[in-house]
Amino acid sequence: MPRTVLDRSDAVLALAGVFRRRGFESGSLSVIQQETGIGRGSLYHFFPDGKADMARAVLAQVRAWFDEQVFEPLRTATDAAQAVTAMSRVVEEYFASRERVCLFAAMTLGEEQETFAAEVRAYFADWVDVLAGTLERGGAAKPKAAGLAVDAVAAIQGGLIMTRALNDDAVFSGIVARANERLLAALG
Amino acid sequence: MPRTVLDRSDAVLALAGVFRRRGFESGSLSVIQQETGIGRGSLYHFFPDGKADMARAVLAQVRAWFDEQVFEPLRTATDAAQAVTAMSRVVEEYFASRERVCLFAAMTLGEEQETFAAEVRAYFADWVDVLAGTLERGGAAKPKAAGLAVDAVAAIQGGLIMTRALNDDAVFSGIVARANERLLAALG
DNA sequence: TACAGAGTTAACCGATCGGTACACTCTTCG
DNA sequence: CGAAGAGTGTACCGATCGGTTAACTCTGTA
Repeated sequence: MPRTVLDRSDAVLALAGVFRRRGFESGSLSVIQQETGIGRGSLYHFFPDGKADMARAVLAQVRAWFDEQVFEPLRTATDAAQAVTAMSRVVEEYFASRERVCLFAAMTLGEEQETFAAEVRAYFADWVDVLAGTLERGGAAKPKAAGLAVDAVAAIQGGLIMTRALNDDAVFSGIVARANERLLAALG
Repeated sequence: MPRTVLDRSDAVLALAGVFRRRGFESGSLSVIQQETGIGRGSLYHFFPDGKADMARAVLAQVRAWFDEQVFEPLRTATDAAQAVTAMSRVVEEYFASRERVCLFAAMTLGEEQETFAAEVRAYFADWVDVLAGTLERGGAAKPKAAGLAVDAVAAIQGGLIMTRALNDDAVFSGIVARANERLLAALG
């Protein structure tokens, strides 16, 4: 039997898929092993502290992706309208190819809530802050920017719920498109 | 030891609390027994088909509450603006007193997703439909009403996620208030 | 007073849970 | 070559899972 050598990041990607499909609690070691082909030995080699370690690594990977693909472009944008629209496009593509599930949002439910409360709070707070900053630089009325940013992120998260509930990808697209319009309108 | 006689609806209420706090999967029979004081025997007396039966009953109870307190008032409203604002107030109170968790939204995640897909879809589709109908009767532009309604329900659901993530009740209040404003604006 | 049935208790079941132990196969590098 | 160590497979652990059973205590009714 050939030994398939993988590294930690391969495992993180595979774990993310399982957690998105089955949830963190019900993604048991057995189904992880079965769906990813990664044995218990490898799992505990990469994640010595077990499931909590796996969840932490997956969350960190998602966070890094958003830092790079969403937050940093917003931070460094010179054209706010273009940056906001780019965010909408990137976010829509991201969730469309990832089971329409936000792992950070999933972590606000259930027992593990407290375990990752700090990471979850930071993810959403940073997203809101960086978006509000872009809006302000784009000319949005200062006191309005924060509310607009919270509403936009909430629209995205609520959109994921609605699109899963109604099992219709177009629902998410519509919600994101209209949220984007509201942001652009505030940029005058 | 005195026998504490309860009926099914007492059990449903207690179960709803557990599922909101711990999630459906991790709300094990042992913790249900511990947190509600209802023994296994009673549980299986009221819900012969086990946990799935319990979840079904809890979902039905929530659905009935929304039918009565949210959907029906919207359906029979003569003043659309007042009805929409009443919905915002009632929904905000409901979730504030229920751990800021929507059980139907929680059911769009994890394994049990498919088990309750029909109920979940009906809940959200009916909410959107009845709200869109109220907006139309209130004078909202016909093609816009559906989008406005979807956006409002998504804002509420996303608001719950954000308020849990940021652990700040004011976040939910703000999101609901601004969503309400957008609906009122569409009624001209 | 007797008895049917709702509600309850606690011991118990096999299955599965997250986690551990350890032998094993490779690759790397002296 | 040969040791070190990264990566892997598998048997196994105690704990807990959802669910079952059967004996029990009440309440309502006639």
